[in-house]
Amino acid sequence: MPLAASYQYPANQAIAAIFNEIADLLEVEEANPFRVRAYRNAARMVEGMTEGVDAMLARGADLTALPGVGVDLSAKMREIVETGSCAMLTRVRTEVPSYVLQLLQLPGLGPKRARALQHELGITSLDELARAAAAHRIRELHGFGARSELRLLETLKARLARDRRYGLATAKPCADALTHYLLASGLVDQLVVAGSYRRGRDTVGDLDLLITGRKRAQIVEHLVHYNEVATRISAGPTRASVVLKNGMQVDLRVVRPDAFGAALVYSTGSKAHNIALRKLAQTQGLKINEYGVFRGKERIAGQTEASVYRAVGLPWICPELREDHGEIAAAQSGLLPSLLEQSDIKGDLHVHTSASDGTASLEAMAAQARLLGYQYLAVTDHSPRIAVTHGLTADRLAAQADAIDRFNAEHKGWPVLLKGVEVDILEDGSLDLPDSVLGRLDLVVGAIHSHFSLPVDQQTSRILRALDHPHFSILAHPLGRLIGERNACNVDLKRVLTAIAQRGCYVEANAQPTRLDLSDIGCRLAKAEGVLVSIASDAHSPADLMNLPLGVTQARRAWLGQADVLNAHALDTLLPLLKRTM
DNA sequence: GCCGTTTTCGGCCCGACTGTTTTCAGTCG
Repeated sequence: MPLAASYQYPANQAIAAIFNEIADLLEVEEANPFRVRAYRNAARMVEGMTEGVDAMLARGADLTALPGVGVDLSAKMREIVETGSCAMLTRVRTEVPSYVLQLLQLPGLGPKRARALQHELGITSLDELARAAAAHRIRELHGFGARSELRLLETLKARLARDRRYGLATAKPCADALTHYLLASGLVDQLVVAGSYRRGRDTVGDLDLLITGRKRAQIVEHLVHYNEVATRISAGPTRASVVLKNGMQVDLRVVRPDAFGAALVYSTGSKAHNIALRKLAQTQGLKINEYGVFRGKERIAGQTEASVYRAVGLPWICPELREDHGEIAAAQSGLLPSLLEQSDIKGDLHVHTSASDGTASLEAMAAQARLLGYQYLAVTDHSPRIAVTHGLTADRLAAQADAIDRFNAEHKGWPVLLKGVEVDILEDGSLDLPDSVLGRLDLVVGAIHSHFSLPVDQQTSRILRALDHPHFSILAHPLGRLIGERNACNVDLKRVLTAIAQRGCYVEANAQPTRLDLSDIGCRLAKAEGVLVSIASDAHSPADLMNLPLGVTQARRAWLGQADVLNAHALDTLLPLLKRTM
């Protein structure tokens, strides 16, 4: 299941999907490539927006003000919002059969060759393609040969999909193991996992490795022989692509040390950021590629990333910001944000103990928080409704609160334990514990754990009603998504955040690797609405507390600074913030 | 299809690898 970045804006998702399909179809028709690109650019831009296009239209906004959107595309966007479809798409669909799009999904098949297969051999399905390949009919086509035919067969057999993305929980162990393998070869001087992994995106499509080392061909060879490699896609003297046994693609590039910075900019992306950077260079009579910055034939920068940015008059831009979301303009005018650092985090406001579904005692969790240098740790075990978590009844919660008071009294100099709960928001928006019980706590974290597929109006009012409870503090994992498993629930996040701001409440950026909820886009919206974000590990064990930096990364991608984050506050300023204003 | 302190027309980021080809088109990142 591909995860669109716009998961919380169904209208934007629909527009992006339609624009991307139109682009695919136009490409098969051999339309002007720049026209194709216009559709793809607009699709990508729409996915990264922090507002639904439907909401923009409702407030009368001018869509042509959006970058890459002119009169034509704005009209199509409006059409898609109003009708759910687009006449242009319907038209090109009749001109290009749907199975050609299926062919396009196969690695190695682009518009030209997909079209040839359809036209010359009358291929109308992947099954027919497999049969034609087995009968050696493909190799007879102009532009194809025995090798292309064999590769198509292998691809079909492996059912390789091209647009899969993986959560960081999958990608990180994979990247760590591969890094270890390559470093152990002794051939590698420098190694960076670049790409969306380095930019800290919540999901990554592949791993982009950038390496320096003297024996370049040997390094490529070493990767190809990694025992987790399932398929070799390509391998030249300086770069290679392979697919691992778990399906993840790895692209490796080996460069000379004096070009490392330029190559790192290139490999880190994003593509949109690189294009914007290269356009800026052009206006200054310069050219940027992965080998450096050039004025004519003269190379004027490239050893470090900073030298590349400096050559076009910019300060270094940190990877999390490189999404062409205004960072280049900000850098030009000296307005790059001062981003949140992990060291700004003063505590964690969402953790579990063995009293509910955690694995460790209060003491063990506190000890780990102490090692991390935290000032405070909020204990937020589950409420009774979710039976599998052994949630706390009112009586057990009161007993835990007493235990926390005793712990704090006996552990001076340790992180202060805050009395909290993760209370279930029931289907009708009421809470799973009475207000009288919640009133004794330092904070109340509320979350939905069931009925994820309510219609958007119902889901939104459910959460708004929960926020009306007088002791509600923080809305945890607001969208309920599990990366690769469960889509975000359909909720009007902007309305929810507006309500949160009015009530003096907060929203959580849950740092569990499978959740990352809110992720970057949601955090940007929270900042725009003036809502402080609680970056929380939702730890169920001491080790889980160390997941919090994943949330910090999402916050940085959203341009958040120390002032935007609830748990970047010291204990003495945090406590007053947790008192509801209304 | 978008865009504009050269421009409302004529540009649009840049290069590696593959396979089939005798000099390069197609695909990909």
